[in-house]
Parts: sequence; C-alpha cells; structure tokens
Amino acid sequence: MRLVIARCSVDYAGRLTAHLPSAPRLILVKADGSVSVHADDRAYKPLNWMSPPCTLKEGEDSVWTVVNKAGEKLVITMEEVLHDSSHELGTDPGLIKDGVEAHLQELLADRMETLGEGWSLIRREYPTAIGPVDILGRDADGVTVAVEIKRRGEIDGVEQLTRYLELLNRDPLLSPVKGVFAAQEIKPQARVLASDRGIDCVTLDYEALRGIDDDKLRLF
Amino acid sequence: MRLVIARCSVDYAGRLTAHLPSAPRLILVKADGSVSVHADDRAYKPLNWMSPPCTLKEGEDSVWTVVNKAGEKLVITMEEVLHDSSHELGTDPGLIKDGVEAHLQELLADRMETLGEGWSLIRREYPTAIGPVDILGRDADGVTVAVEIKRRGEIDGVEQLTRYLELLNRDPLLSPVKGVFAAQEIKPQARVLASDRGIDCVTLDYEALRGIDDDKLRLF
DNA sequence: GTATTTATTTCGTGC
DNA sequence: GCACGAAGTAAATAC
Repeated sequence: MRLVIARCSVDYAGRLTAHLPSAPRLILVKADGSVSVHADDRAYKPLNWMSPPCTLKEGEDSVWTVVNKAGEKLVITMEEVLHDSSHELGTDPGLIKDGVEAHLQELLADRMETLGEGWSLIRREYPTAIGPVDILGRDADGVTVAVEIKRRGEIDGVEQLTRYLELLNRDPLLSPVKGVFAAQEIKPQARVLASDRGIDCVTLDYEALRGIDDDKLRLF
Repeated sequence: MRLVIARCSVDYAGRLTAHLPSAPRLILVKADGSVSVHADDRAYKPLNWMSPPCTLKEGEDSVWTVVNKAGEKLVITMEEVLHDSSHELGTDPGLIKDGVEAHLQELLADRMETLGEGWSLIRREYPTAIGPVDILGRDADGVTVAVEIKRRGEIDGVEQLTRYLELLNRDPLLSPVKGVFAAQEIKPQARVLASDRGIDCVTLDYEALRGIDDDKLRLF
C-alpha cells in the first residue's frame, strides 16, 4: 500500500467525465492495483478512483495515468508531493459479518410461529423460474405462504413478492398462495401497496428473534 | 487527515456485528471525523468504517473507540503502530461531473427526434401522484408518450414506467399513452418485460446525443 | 425533515 | 461470465 499526499489535479473519463481542480489530496494505491483520490471529507468515499484490474503508469512529468480494460482513464497531475510512503500489509484475514438479511431468514425459518400460530416451514430459498422465494411455508389451515424478507421493506420488495405470487399461483399443487412481506422496517408506501395486493406485512424484531433462538438453543 | 499503519484488530457493533482479527492495516482519520480501516485490497472500500458525525476516543491502552449518535460503535485495538502521520489538506474545491442520468434527460428532452421523426416534448419531470415521469412527449401522430430514462435499464425501471402508464392512461385528456424505455444499456430481461407490456426500448448513445447537441449549439 | 431516486454504485451469489 | 439481489448501501433531490 502506497500513500501519497500531494497537491494535484485529476481528470476522469469513463462511465462519466469528471474533473478535479488542483488541491492537496491523498492518493491511495493498494496492492490490488486500485487507485483512489481522497479529500479530507466525504467519509470513506474517494473523489475519484479506479477499480482493479487496472494499470498505473507514472510519467516522468509527474503525471500518473491509470487505465482499465474498458478504456476508462484516470489522470492525476502531481504538482507538489508532500508525503510518499509504502507499506507491506500482506493479505487480510477478512471480516465476519452477522445480522444481515440471510441471518433474518435463518432465524425466521427456525421460528415460523413468529408469523402465526401453527405456521410451518416448507423450505428456504424455494426455487422458481424467476428466482428463489425467501421462505415458502404453510399457515395453520395448510394454506401455502410465500414470505419475502428484507431488512428494510420498500416498494420494490412488494413488486418482487407480487411476481413470485403470480407465478406460484399458477401451480395447481401450491395454489392458493398467500403473501407475507416481512422486514425490520416497512416504508409506508410499501405497506400501502402490499395491503392493496392482499399481502400481509410483518415487522421483524431482530433482537427478539435472536433471543427466541438463543432460548431455543439453551433449552434443547 | 491522519494516516496510521498498524497491526490491529477491529470490532464493529451497530447495524450489524463484525469482527476483524489482528492484521496490519491502514486507519484513515479524516477532518470530517470519519474513521475507516483499509486492507490492501477491496479497491476503495474499507473493511470497517464510521461515518460522521462521530467521535473518536483514543484510549491509553491503544484502544480507539469511535461512536456515533445512533450508538453504533467501532473499536480498534492497536497492537503495533508502524506509521503515523498527519496532514493539513484544507477544504476541497470538489468535483465536476458530467454524463449522469440528469444529463441524459436534458439532452434527450432537447432532441426528441432521437426517439422518432416528428416527436416533440410536452415537458420534463411531468408530475403524477406517484412521482414525476422523466419525459412526457408526443409522437408524430400526436399520441402521448411517457419516457423513462435510466443510465442502465433494468427490470424495476420497466415496472416503474408500467405504473406511470397505468396512471396516465386513466386520464382521458392524455390517453392513450405509449411507453418508451430509454437507457444507455438495456438488460435482456428488462427488454423482454418491456416488450411483453408493449413498451418500446431505445438505446441511448451519450456521445452521439452530446454531439448532436454540440452541433445544435454550433449551428444556432 | 421525510421520502424517493441515483450511483463511475460496489459486492456477493447462483447459474 | 452474466444476471440478479443486497448493502452497515450513501448521497442528492424532491416534497
């Protein structure tokens, strides 16, 4: 990893065209070949960047040119280098995540009763021609239920579930199939659309689900 | 801007929970208060970060704790500091972009003939109850046309246009309204769905549109 | 301030 | 390799 602090101007021509007038910035060159130009704000997002695979050519006139296969080009004109250091980091062991949608799906599949008494799981990631349904289950009356899970429930999640329901209801072995839209948070518009289409909305409490699951683990 | 290269382990607890085992990494502290932890890959994306507003507390035991208002917490345990430097960058003049969706809309509104001979503009951002239609126009026969513009045309863009068309066609002053899905690149699935719904697809050539526009500017 | 839409989205995953 | 869905999406913009 190479860190350069320099007064520079930058031009990008690729998917769009962008220009940065001269100012002091951080230029970050990673071992993966990526180059990013950072100001002292915008959190972790650089002003300009080039993702790997790409090649960096340092010209003798202090002009760096980064190009990729698609012909995108990032040109950094260095006017004054204030700092330049390189560091050997090695490959990173990587990070472990927890709490995303996949986890919600696991937890809910394990606790279908959360959706209603007597509800049961048929399977997770139930495959259809247009993609997998998050959870397919049955309610207390044996009616098939398709559950779409989101962390944040928005309008396109309802659209997605609608497409699944349309398809599943063509299958005489499954039909009629009810829809449940489950999310940690459901936007009002999504709720209205779902209701309009006869889809039930359920707000998931991640902590509670996990707590229930923990209890279960503890008890059995 | 402060640059620290250190062997460290990191824990994040907030919207999700994540852990990074000990390894050498770059810790980037910006003037905006943001803190990001970078490995030597993943392009410009950090392994972990905290966005401003947040506060960084450097403990005496080489443990940095970053917290924000929502109670999210990033804990960096420094085991060995290999580099530590600070740099005054000042505020950045910022960047000038060109070629994004808004620009495509401007260009196309200026050149409705691109869509068909004799086509004309009614208005851009035509307001409806469910949001603005990118472009409302008329074809050579005077038929109303709703145009949805995307940089990359995907299935939900077609869904969106479908909703607009459904609504617009309820208005007897406008009906019948045709649909045109215009994008620099249209995914095959989006094309199929559009065609199925009687929506025409048009691939936009940004360079050509701009060229035409430049010509226009030159001529008049 | 809330809701919606865009993004050089990026990133993973399944086919 | 392509297509699709998710992201600690974030950021800009309209309402």
